Amino acid sequence: MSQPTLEPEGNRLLAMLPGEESARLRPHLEHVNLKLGEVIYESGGQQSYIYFPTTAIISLLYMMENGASAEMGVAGNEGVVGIALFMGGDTVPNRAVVQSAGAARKMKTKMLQDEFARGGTFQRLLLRYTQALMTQMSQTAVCNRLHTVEQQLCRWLLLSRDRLNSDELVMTQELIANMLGVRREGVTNAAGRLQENGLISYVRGRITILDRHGLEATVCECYRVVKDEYDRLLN
Amino acid sequence: MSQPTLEPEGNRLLAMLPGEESARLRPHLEHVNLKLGEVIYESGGQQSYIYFPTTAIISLLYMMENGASAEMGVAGNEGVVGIALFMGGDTVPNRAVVQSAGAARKMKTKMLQDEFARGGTFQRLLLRYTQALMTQMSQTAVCNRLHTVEQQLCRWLLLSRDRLNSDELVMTQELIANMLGVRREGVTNAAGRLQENGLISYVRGRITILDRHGLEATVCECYRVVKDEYDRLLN
DNA sequence: ATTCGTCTGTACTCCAACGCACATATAGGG
DNA sequence: CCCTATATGTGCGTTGGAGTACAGACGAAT
Repeated sequence: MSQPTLEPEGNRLLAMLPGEESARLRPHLEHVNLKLGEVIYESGGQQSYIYFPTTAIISLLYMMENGASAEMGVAGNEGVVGIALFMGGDTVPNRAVVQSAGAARKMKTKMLQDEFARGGTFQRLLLRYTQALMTQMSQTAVCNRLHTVEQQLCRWLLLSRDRLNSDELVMTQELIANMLGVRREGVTNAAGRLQENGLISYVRGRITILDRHGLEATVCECYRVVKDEYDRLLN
Repeated sequence: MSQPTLEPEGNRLLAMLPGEESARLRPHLEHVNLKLGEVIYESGGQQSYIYFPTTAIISLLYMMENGASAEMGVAGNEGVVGIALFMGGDTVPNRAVVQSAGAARKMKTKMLQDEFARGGTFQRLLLRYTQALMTQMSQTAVCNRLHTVEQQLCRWLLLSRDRLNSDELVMTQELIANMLGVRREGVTNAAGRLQENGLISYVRGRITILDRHGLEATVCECYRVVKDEYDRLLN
């Protein structure tokens, strides 16, 4: 387990801020540890903080009326959770859940909005990040429509891997199934095939990525599209 | 066929602008007629205009490498096409296609960006619209994962209906299938059932909505979530 | 070491949607 | 009025995933 980064710069958006803006924001960034499964935002709820993950990973989920769920996007140290707060809507009809325990910085909504309204680099970065997130969401829609559970599992593993410092994910198949909006048995099957092929190994809630290139060869194009767009927009 | 609105105010975003901003933008809005099937933006391509539909409807599609396609969102007179131009990314990995022929206003990218940077009502409206569109995209992802073709067809018909002045849609089952990312036969079956139940009628590329309430009773919750979010954010 | 809770594996049936093949129906031009 | 292109209807077999049920496997705590 790598040591959690305690500096705001553990978040790549914050790290890209120029000196002046960074100096202004830094005193308002509070450190927070997020536990696996913790719900940061509830659908439609009031949000008093925006979160900049450093080592944590946050899933954006939609909860169906019948209790089923599906992930629409994921955010790690490359991004921010609470987009609605600067987009002007205050809330979104999503739930934000900690998918991988770790640290984040949080900032009061008011401070965020004031700084956003200044229209500087901070605003520019947040908007570019939002566009990247939109690509992820829309590609999730495409992937849900057209690809197999196995391909989607690969996409999910790679997206998670890119947001961690480690090849080891703490995550049961049951939880992955909830994220992907499929049956747990479907994940068991797909994961079993990936393990047979030597791409991953797992035991009781602990998945290890053994062959990243192999995963990239198995995944659908959706992963690449999203990754390229993040690389393009967030530099 | 209703007469196309020729004033910029045929677009609801433009209509919400206060006098000063409206007066500044109005001279830079050019009228344009869009034909069915016309491609406004190509994936990753340069975009010299942003479009404000008045009577046209535009689909945002992702094109797979193998030629399959799926719709990730739709925009009509409530919105704008070309979000990337003010979000800072310049392009998106999507194609924008005219789903229903009609009119739009277009504005040069430079003018758009200058006005956006002023940070007034225009910026506020565009950002709120973007958030609504994100809800549509993410709900499309959920719907693709969890709901039947028939439910999705209802959602698609209602979203289209809400962006038209008419209960009659000019649209073949083949094209709807491309939008939804399903087989043409699947649309034939679903549409056949809806027709049996008296909700719609159609002949050769001409669909008439007979019972809007019936459609709303058949559709999944996704439609309502999206519609409520648009209503909430764009007033 | 035993126990118990949790996680994973497997074996069914069922069904929606797919892929393919082809039949039928309609509009519009010659 | 007929012909042809286009749009829609239908009937297969196949399949991926859903739903259900239960068996095994692991790990932490007593």
